[in-house]
Amino acid sequence: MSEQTRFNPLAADARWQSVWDERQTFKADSNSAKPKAYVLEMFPYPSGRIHIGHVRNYTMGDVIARYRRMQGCEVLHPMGWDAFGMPAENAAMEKGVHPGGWTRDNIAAMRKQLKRLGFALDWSRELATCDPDYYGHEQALFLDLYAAGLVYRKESAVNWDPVDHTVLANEQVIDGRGWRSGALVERRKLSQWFLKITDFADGLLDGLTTLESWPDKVRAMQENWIGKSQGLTFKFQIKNPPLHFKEVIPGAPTEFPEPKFIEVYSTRPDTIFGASFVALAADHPWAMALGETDKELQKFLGECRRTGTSAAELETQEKRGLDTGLKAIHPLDPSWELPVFVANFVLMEYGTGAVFGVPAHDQRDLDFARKYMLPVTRVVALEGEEAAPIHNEAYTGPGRIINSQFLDGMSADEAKAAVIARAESEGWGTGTTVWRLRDWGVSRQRYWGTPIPFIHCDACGVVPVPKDQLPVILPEDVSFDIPGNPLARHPTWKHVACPQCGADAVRETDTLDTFVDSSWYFLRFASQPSAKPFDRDEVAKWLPVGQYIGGVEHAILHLLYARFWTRALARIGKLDVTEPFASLFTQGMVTHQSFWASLPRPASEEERRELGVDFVETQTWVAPSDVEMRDGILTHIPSGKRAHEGRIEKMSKSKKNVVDPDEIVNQYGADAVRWFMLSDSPPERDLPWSESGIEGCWRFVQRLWRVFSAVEPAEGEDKSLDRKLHQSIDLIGKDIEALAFNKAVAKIYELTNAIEKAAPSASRNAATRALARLVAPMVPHIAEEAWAMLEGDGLIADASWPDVDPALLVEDEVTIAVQIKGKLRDKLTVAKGLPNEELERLALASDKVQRSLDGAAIRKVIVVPDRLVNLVV
RNA sequence: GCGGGCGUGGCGAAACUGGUAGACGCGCCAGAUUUAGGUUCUGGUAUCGCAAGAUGUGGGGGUUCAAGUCCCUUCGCCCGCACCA
Repeated sequence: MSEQTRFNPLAADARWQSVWDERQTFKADSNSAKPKAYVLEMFPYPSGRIHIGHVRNYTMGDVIARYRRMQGCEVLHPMGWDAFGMPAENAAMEKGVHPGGWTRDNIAAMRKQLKRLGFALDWSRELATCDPDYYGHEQALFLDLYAAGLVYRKESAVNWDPVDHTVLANEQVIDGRGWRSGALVERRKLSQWFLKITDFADGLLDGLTTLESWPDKVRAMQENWIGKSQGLTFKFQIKNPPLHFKEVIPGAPTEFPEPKFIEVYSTRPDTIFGASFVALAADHPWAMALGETDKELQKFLGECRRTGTSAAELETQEKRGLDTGLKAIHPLDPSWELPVFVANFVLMEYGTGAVFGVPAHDQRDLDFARKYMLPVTRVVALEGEEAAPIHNEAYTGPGRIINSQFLDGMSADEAKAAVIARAESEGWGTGTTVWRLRDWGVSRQRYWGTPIPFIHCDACGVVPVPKDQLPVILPEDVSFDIPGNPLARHPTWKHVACPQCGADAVRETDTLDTFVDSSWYFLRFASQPSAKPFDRDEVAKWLPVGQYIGGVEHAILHLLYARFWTRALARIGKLDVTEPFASLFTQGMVTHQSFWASLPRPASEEERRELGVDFVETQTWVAPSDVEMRDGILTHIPSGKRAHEGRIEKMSKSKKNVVDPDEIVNQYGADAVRWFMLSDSPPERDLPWSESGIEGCWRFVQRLWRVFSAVEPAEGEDKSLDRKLHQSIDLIGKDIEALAFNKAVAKIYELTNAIEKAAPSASRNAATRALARLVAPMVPHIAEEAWAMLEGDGLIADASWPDVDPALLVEDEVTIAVQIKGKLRDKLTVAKGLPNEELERLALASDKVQRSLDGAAIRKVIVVPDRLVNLVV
């Protein structure tokens, strides 16, 4: 191949990227009269380098964005940075750099990487959440929500690391110790800021049903997270209440519940006559109060608190309890007394922190009852099974109520309603809806986040920062040499005058959870006035986002919080939409084969002493690029040792199976990399990276170039190629709409094959020009290059998607299958639209058919026009 | 345990409302061309069989003229959640 017929991606990529840049080709115009399309991928955290997963994510979004442009839409396809967060502070502590400088350097590096991939992004709207221009508006929105009563402060228990002087997220507590300091984590009560997401629980749940273009999985996950359940909350009167709770817990009366009743919640009030005990959580106020005077109970409570809550532990943990000696009176039968236990399987965080146990119909209750010899009474049964004993499995199925006085004979639903009605009329309980969803605690005792715009005044209490004093800017002069929140110990920053009384006051030193930053960025992308967070009317032009793409790891938190903010802002009149993302797509990971080898490492002191060796062989992950086949043996090149295949899994540094986007772009060009990201695997599934795969993509890009270069003046029509072209245009468009990029890619291969095989003709030249436009969303650089060479008008980025001629979608010949009793015997190519009788006649005329029939009588003939003839013998 | 998904060649995968299983790509095999090469081109590539043909979509059963697709049953894998009352 001569140099001239070679496509040089490195030169072409840079050339077209700068043309797009200079002409601001992808700048979105809010005032355009064209139909609008908002295409968004989840913005990245600026960790330092673009990951291959980002490349896949943004390539998919880019295909959609470019395709929508070609269809004549005004496209908003922006990019920004989710720039606040812990890694920046960790870098500050480890490397002594400032979080802001570190973050901004990372943004610059990653922006450069993204630009090399040629994404059709409107960089004029770029934003970073760590910019006061962004977080200042966030503070204003937070104050608006506060004014609307959707923000409040509450004492709340947190994980406190006493060495690092900071609050830890649950994920950062490992075996009860801080992940960084290793110190035993304490439970501390701190006054924290909360957002009233529970106010929106119903809307967030109902709204899911309108999100038809969201994956079922994500909708199901959100539904579970919101966790709506309906049941009965009611009070058990306690026959023998402890006499002097007030004395037991000093100062208790204000928050202590009524000292004669224990409140429980149940979703199965229909089984109330099957109750055989009441159980309290270890953190229940009654349990704690009783523990003050009861040594044995206190010991038990301590044990409960110490056991972990991880899935594995819970699974294996035995149901245990301790009888408090209290007696609860059954609300429907005053003569019936139930023992009150403290039990390790009851959670204080859910419902009322107390339950009644119905062993016959709940597995946990049954396990518990067997252990403590409590009665097991069946109250639900299928017809004929009323007397069937309960052994070691609780019955949770359907049936009629039995052994339950006035409920007998009712269905479960009828009985539930009857019990709730009775409780409400007699005043001992109410029908209640309970949510798993909690209000969202947004306080973080961190520096690198949005300052919460409030001031604490001794006289006036908690006072919002007046809006004209926003943004509350993070001070730059902070140090990380000692643990804790630098804002809290900054010499001057937090000292301000109270906006109300002018007295000395202090700023709130907590910052907002970074999930707040990502809960409204899509609004700011759509509209960026300087005086306010966004303009309602301009946002209305773009929202909801037409296609949102990101990782499934955000299925709950980010997507739920963004939905909540949208609803909250709509409620206070700032927005017209209630659901921010009309269509959601969650893409799979990029995986790669991992390899390991047994390599020597220096022995530890102990090993040296005990084993007397200087080196120890250990299984070590090695880079795939360091592994090759030598004489049929997988070999680790640097050591010459035998290498072994590990799993194909998510790329990670520790497994040494990462590929760096920059390197592969250098080697193969942006188009080949983009093509790889779209080929083969369906986008929702994992995509295995492979060297031969990317090489194949590189070869295809070169092959495209040869096809484009082969255009020379030619005459004549090629009907079958015309047809192939128009069918391809139609199908490729549909595949892109459905995000079935792997299928679109396959169809482009087919069309390319057809063009290559065809003889020169006007049709072939037309198909080649159309091919350039069909591949333009996926491999835009070579498409521009081809467009220029083929003398297309302007940029291909501005060209329109080829029109489909419906007349050419129809074949005039079809291949029909001839079956005998459903088994394929022959294929016939015939004119389209032949009548059934003619097809039947042709089928019977086939030699192969006659041979197979071997004289057998035909009982029935089934003809599917233009498809098949099935002869039934 | 609950929820979501998946099981098709050596590999990634296609297959619209049941209607020709394996499109397309990777890999592999053979041939041609060229250069020292990973280049390019042509043909082949589910399994068994020389062939005619038979078999084949995790296993078993069913509905149907016809099943990867629908129903029942069973096995395996992946992801998420979870003592949620």
